[in-house]
Amino acid sequence: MTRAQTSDAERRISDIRRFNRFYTQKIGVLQEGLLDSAYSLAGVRVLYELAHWRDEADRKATPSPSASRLAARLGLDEGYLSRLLRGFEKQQLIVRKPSPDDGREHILSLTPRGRKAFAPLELRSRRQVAAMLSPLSGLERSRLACAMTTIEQVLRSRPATPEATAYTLRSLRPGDIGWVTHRHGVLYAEEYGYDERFEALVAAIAAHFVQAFDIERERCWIAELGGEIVGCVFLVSKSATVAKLRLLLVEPDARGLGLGARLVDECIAFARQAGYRKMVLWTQSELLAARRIYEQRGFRRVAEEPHHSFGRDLVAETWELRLSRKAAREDRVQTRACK
Amino acid sequence: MTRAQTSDAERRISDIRRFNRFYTQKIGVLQEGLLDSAYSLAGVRVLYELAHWRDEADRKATPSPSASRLAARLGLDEGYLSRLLRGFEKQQLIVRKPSPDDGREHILSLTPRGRKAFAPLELRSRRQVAAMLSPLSGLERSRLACAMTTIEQVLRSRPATPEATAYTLRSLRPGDIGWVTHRHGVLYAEEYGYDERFEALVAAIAAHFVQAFDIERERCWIAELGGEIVGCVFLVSKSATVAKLRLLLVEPDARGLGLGARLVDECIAFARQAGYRKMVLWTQSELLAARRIYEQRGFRRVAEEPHHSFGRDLVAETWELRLSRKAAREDRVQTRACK
DNA sequence: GGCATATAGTTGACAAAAGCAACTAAATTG
DNA sequence: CAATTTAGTTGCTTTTGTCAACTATATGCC
Repeated sequence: MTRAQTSDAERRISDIRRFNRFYTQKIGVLQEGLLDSAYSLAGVRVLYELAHWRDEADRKATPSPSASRLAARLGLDEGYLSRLLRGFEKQQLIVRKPSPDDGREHILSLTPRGRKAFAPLELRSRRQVAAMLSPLSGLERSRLACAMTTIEQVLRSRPATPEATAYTLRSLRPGDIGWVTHRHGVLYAEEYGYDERFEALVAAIAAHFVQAFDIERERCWIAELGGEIVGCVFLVSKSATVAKLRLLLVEPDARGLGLGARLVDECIAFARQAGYRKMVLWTQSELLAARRIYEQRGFRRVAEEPHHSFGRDLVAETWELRLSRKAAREDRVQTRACK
Repeated sequence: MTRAQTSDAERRISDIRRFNRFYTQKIGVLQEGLLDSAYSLAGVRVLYELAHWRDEADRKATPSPSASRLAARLGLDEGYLSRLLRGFEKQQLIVRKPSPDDGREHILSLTPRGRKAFAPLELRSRRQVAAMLSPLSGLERSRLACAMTTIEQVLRSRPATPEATAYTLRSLRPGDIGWVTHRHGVLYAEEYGYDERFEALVAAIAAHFVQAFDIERERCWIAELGGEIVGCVFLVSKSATVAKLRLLLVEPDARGLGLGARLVDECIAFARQAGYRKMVLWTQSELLAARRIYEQRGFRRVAEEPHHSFGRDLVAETWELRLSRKAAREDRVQTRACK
């Protein structure tokens, strides 16, 4: 396990380095086009930064452009930059005015003349990107744009740790039924070799949930993390006193955060509040991770039955949890003891 | 329309340029770490290329490393590179041996000593990437890796035009039912404001397709383009003589390729071959693009009925197509005339 | 075969870019 | 208010990159 993870991480690092190498070249080609302008590459980058200083994700947090901030952002030597800026100032492409807050600092901005001088470069750069896009189909373009946005999002959010593990739960939206079905289909096929009949069963269950929805006594939770769905669970009414937990799923990438347990806990809490006296669920013996969660919550296995479904020989299990006041107290104690 | 498209393309170009700027900085930071080695950045890049020359997607197509190929790939001046290489040769980090095919060319390779000298740099670079990844969650890492792969795939496939518009049709696989449901749910919500009850209906239809599948008389087609699903259609048996077309969908990014028409044509051909005498379908009046396809194939609208479903006021339409021999010939003529 | 032209690679001269360290002036810390 | 930090400048140096001229082999074409 540890070994597999290591080599997995290693492979991922290699992939990223390969991408960096690839994209370095790509950027190099795109920048070549700017090379026969009157300005050096560093000069163009400086003008670019000044022209686009505020095009960031968090405009407000971005302070005004000063020489040192520019140097830091572009990774340029301050001395070198100082000279570049003086050159631009002489050509009247930029102005430096003393910062009101800090006497050492000078705020940089393009003059109208600077803007005008930069415009053709800007145009050329846009043309180059357009040329790069031109052989691509609409689908490829949108895949590209989407992938770039993802990378930027992921790498920009520096203090990722807090929200990286902070999932949110929400109720159903259009697209979710399909997502739940799709991911069940894909993951159970990959991990356990179930065929498409399993996915069809999931689709039927999910469809029925919406079509026969009882808002007072039924509910589903969709877990999101970083804007993506990473888990779900459904609670449906089986009879006046019995609730059924269905379609519990946690994405592999989001496992280990206690999300599965949290989803089951939500179900139990809702079932209690809705007045059910018992909760049941149907699962397969080989789904060990899920089973552990059910055990910890006080579910008991009350039946098991071999069957052949979804192209596999399986052992189905029925688990149940009593929700009476007394049992509730017991459960809570047990839950605490486990944690 | 044209205007909207233009500004849309413009926005996409801006996004890509912003990403380039962002990633240039990112790469710059990663490369800084290599700077205090005994070699210049260009030198490190040369060693890197030689060490990883064959790590490409298409190993076989990649010719052996020569000075000019290296220069082209790294965007270095040949003269400059020549000197760098001579330096490395003096340090016995690389060897040059005459190419057997071309007397002008020399094939470059790292010596064991060169490999050894490069190893710590390699390690440092890997560490840096690992550090970049470390604050990320598992989900974020896999999103990142996936996005990078996408970008590389899309931008590497230079001769994109042939296969970019060459979709392939295939039959059902695990995950497809969910995809079909998901995309119906999302697209109809976005484009027509249908709520999740529509998606549930789709899920039920798709589930039923699998669960009551008649291999002789029913079928579905999943269209893929560039490794992604971009459309689907289902043909099911309504009675011994009547087939029903269901769940026709084409992704927005893949529209305009005639995919919708192709999918419907596949259905018609299969229905004929399976011996149906009539084909019917149920649609909504506002789905104009689909309607056009049905009309062109000779479908006739035989009924319409206002109803309130999926949170909208709609007009349902029933269309049908006779599949008798005679009609078949007529259809074919009509189809040709339309194209 | 043989001439014209293209390509792989090298070299020298030169210019531009980048880095370093010492410096001034304003701000911040304690 | 002295000590330290930070923003920015300047002189000097090294490194990096460019250009054009050059050799040697290869290729295309009559």
